[in-house]
Amino acid sequence: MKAEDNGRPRSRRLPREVRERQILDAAVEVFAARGFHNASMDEISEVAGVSKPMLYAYLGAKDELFIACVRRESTLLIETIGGAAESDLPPVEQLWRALRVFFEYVQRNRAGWTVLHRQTNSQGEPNVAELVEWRERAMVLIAELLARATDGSAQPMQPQQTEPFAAALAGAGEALADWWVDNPEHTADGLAMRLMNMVWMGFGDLVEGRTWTPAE
Amino acid sequence: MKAEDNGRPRSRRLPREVRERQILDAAVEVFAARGFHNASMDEISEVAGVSKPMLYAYLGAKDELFIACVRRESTLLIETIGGAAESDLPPVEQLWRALRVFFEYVQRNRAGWTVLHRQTNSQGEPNVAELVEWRERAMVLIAELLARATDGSAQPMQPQQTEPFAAALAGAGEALADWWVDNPEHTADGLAMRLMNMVWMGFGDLVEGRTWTPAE
Amino acid sequence: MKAEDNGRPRSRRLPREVRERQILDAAVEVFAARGFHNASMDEISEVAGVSKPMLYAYLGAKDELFIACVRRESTLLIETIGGAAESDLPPVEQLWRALRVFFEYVQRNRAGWTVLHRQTNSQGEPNVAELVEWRERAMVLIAELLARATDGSAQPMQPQQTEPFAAALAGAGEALADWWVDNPEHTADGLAMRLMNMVWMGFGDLVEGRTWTPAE
Amino acid sequence: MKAEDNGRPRSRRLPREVRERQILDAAVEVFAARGFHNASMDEISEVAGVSKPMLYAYLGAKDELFIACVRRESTLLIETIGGAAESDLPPVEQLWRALRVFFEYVQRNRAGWTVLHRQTNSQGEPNVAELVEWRERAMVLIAELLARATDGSAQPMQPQQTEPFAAALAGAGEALADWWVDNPEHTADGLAMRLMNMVWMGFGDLVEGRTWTPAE
DNA sequence: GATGAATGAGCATTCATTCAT
DNA sequence: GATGAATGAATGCTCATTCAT
Repeated sequence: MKAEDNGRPRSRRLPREVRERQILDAAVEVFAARGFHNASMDEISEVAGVSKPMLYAYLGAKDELFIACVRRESTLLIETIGGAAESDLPPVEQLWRALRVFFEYVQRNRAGWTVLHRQTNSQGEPNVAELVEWRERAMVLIAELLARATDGSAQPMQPQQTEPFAAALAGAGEALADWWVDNPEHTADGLAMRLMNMVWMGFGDLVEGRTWTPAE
Repeated sequence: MKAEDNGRPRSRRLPREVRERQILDAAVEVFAARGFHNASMDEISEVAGVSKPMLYAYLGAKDELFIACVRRESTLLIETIGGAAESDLPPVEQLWRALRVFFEYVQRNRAGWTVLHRQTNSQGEPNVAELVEWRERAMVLIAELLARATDGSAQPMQPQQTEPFAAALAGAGEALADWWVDNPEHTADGLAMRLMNMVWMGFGDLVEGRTWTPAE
Repeated sequence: MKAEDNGRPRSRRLPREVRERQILDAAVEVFAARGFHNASMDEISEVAGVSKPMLYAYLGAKDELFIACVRRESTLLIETIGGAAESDLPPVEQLWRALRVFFEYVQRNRAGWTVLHRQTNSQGEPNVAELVEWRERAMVLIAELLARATDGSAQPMQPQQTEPFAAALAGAGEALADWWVDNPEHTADGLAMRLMNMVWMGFGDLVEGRTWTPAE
Repeated sequence: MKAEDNGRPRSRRLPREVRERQILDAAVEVFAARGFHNASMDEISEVAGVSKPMLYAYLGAKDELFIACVRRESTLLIETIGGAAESDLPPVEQLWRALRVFFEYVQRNRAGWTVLHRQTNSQGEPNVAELVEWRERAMVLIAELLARATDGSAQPMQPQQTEPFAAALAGAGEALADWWVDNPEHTADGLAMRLMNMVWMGFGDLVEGRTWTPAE
């Protein structure tokens, strides 16, 4: 209970902004480690070095706190990726950069990513409307990217048609990010490259008319 | 409380076996809808048309009940897929069949799949050791399948090298299954085919030496 | 669950009397081992080799079953002691015989005694009115015995005056019976004798006017 | 739910120490009145004028709360008696003082004594290791006291030999304390004196060689 | 601004007890 | 006569949340 129990000095009377950050950091950490339900406000406040009433004063109820976490992390991720994939580059290049910074982001911010990722496939956690929304927007962007990449090919596609590919791509990316945890010897670049090679090339084949069909 | 509140007649005095099934069905349904923590034993018993003590008598505590659900569903899935992919077929064919029955399974048993899928990426739920184990074994199988498919190609690979691809493939499949919920107009076959075309073809390119590399 | 799990054959269709005895034996055993509250009807029925509905049919609810146990054991004890201490013997002799058969009874029927003894000092267990009553009657008898023993002494006493001595004597007896459990090398006779020597002699001194008084 | 429902003002925001005492007092009262199993945490919290979570926060689960009660009461009793029987007094005197303060303690703290006493002969309640230990130590002390008292007599004894007498003496004391409840007209001094007269004198006779033996 | 102290409300679990066969 | 199957009702415990200082 003494000041420095968790390495963070429990200094008093900090400006609101800083306190809020401290709390969010702690919350992300705990939510990532325990999951939404098993994370207790007690533990969060302890890790944050702040009393519970402060938690509530600054970031509201548990749901709201969780949403704030998700929001912060998703914003960060969006901006990171958005910054990398400038829209005047060719589609391939955009995709490549997006994947690369995605893996870099995950590497740099494992806890944040865990919270984001888990929130995505979970009925039990509070619904972060924006996140769902954003996720869909991201899908649409990827789908459009893929669609635009088919322009001038033998088999041009509408974004609507590329949607399932976008979903699959995103899923593959997330799965790789998960797999990475247990195989840390790989680099962000290496993983992004593998993904490009598998998905992008396959997709390219498809639009060029080289398709696979079952034997019968 | 009337007999048919949930469409299932609340018949009394059934043999143990039947009751157990009823309960598991209800539990899977509720766990899928609410997630482990938000599912209350009360609701499960209500949906099952059985009093709580029966729940405990037949399937034990909440954790155990959940594990029983996961175990039943995973066994079902494993057997379904295992039955489809006979090992004397060529790798491609095996993969194709596995994917197809996977999507069919998901379609037929959405709730069960939800429970399985969520359990996979979740810290908060009870750990089903076997499931983790099984998931790993499945990965290995896929990785081996992919490796075997590279035999005689320009770029033969060891299972160890195909592992990330296996992970990506599985992730893509799961993501597609999820995406399907909101886009039910697609068929199991259609999704399996898309996945094959994207992943398999890309992987084929790779082993044939047609790779993608960044511009710089 | 097979027939002979506890050494008692689970024979069917026994005369009521026998069944009842079986059940009481089991109940006493379990109540003694676990105490009233921790004894579960399930365990009793199992030990008795009888299904629960039979338990209820024969001996009623848990309270009633417990009371039946206490009643049987107390009756047995009373008769045993009563038979030993014929009232035409001199008081000393009566007391001596009573104590001796008491210890013998305890030795022969440890479980029954445990149930009786515990019931005596316990708020939580169902009140067996008769037992309380009987206990009081026993006290009165002892008190009268002691009183009668003072006839013709220097300090004759009324039963009312000897009551506390009776209580103390009974308590000493029970405590010795308890202590016996951990010191089984002693014999019933030995313990009875010790008690006589301590209590009877002291009491004798008292009525003869040889009293102890504090120094100040 | 108004403030004074049980005569104790439900004052809010007391220092931890005070609340803990309040709770222990209530718990002892309820445990004494109902026995361990029939005492519900609800009732204890109500009597204590505190919500259940406080119970748990301050004193832990039901077992632990019970143990805390036993521990507090036994410590008090031990200290009380220990303080009275200074070891440089002659054995008789020590015994006399111990008995006297014992009865005084029981009179002053009936509920506490009930809890202690019941815990002693009960299978169902949580085992308070220390208490068992202490009880044994107390026995040993009494046995030694008795043994020391035989020094220089016709029949000197080893503590081991006086043990059963110690057990009997303790039992007699406890029984008298119980009997007192229904016969409150007696005083602590009176009871202690009676006990001394009965037990001490009888014991004295014994060591002097004046023994009782059965007729036959 | 900051917190120790406090609680309402919900949930898992377990019995004693009784039908329906 | 005998029982497997079933439940109402209680109880221990915990957690998000908020006063009073």
